[in-house]
Amino acid sequence: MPRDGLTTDQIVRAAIDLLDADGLDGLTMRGLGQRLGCAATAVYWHVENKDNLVRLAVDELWREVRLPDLEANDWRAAATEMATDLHAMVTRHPWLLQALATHLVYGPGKARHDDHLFAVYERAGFVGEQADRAVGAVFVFVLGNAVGPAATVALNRRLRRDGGDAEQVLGEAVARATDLAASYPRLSARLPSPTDDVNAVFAGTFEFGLAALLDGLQARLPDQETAAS
Amino acid sequence: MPRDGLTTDQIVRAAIDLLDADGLDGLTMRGLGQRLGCAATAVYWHVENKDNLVRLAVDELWREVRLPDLEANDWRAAATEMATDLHAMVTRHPWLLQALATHLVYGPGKARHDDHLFAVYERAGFVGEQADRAVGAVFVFVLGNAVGPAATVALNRRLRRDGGDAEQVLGEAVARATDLAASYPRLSARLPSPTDDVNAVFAGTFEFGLAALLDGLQARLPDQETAAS
DNA sequence: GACAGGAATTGAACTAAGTGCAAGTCACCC
DNA sequence: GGGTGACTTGCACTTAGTTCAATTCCTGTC
Repeated sequence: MPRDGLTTDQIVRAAIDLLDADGLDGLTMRGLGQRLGCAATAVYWHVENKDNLVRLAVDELWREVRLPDLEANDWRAAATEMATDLHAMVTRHPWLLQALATHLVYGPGKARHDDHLFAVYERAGFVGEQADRAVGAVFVFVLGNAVGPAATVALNRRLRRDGGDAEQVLGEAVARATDLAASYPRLSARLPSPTDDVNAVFAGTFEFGLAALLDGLQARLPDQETAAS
Repeated sequence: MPRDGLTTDQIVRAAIDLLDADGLDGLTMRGLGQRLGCAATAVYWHVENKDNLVRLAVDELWREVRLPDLEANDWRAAATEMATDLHAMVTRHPWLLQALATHLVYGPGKARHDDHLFAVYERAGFVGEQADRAVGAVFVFVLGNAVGPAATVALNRRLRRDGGDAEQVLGEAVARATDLAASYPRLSARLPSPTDDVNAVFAGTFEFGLAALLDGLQARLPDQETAAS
């Protein structure tokens, strides 16, 4: 049992690793202790409880996200970059979606990110409530895109825990879907073959939707002519 | 203990009530039994396990959603109606977001709904992959909008469970946010007053974002060569 | 160099929750 | 009225968050 060296930072980083692998329920204090080479309860000296640990982990994620240079780009490029970076982050850490849906989290990391978001959209010409709504719309769109990845993580966790062959389980799911889609020709035409990556269905949705959403927002700018360049 | 009358349907309905009140973690088999006036384990005769119960509950929700008449409306009105109805449903049952993020769910209810969605977007002129992406983009946007309501439910659950004054907890959260926003003028200007409804921040975001997104999608219709490229 | 005191860690134990199991209970049919 | 099968129950096992008293380690002080 290595004595010293257990820091809050280490704990948060290990927690993020476990969360990435198995989602919000996959993080257990005992598992965390095992990974850190200490007793599960040792963590409680550094962190109040699991909820707060998750809060810390969430805020750590926000810190990871790059903020684009506001001077160098037009708002559209900056907004796209921020949304894309955020999407990459949430895809890598889909438990963030679960965390935001179950914890009231507002830490310094998110404040920093939010401020930059508002800067981009205000520079575009959005003012007041409209800026709030534009920022909010893009934000929830990005978050919604994490539902698929989160489900994939949850599925993998189930497979790892209950044993069971991934191929077989997925095959059965596809078979069930095929069965369900039988009465709907539009769905039958879209069924993924069992060899496909399940996530392939979602590929491209984000880029396509983001571009469309930003187009629509841009068209709603109070002063369109000056913003177009 | 009333003997007969325990049906799967009753169980699912009671489960939905509990889920609405307290979210995914708020549904416990013991609590469900108590509500139904039977032992917790009685449920297991009708339902394989909690996971499957959630699956049944999810599919029941899909069945609730109305499907607009395709003949009567143009695609834009139909798409708006479907998204709005879906939004209303997810807002009423925010645990659906959690369920979709942790369970692979594809039941008859969702198949029915998806088919209608594709019908609307194909009628608009979207074809193939583009239809998939348009449908997917709107869908994840609607889901993302449920994060706020889900967090609110989780907060209320915490308050109810741990005791504690809602006013006070919210007041502290606002105070913390104010503190965090101190270094960011854009955020300070947007702080909700403690008397505001927290959800008021999100009000309007959905309608605004949906209209913008549909505008953007419409501009991407294959037969529309009007938009600058 | 011994030691006091605080920092950090540990194992045992309590609680809540999902669930398997074997025994019990009821309704209905011969 | 007794058997059969559908349904229900209490008990107990397991996992997980958390508390707590006890223990160990480090550090500064005499």
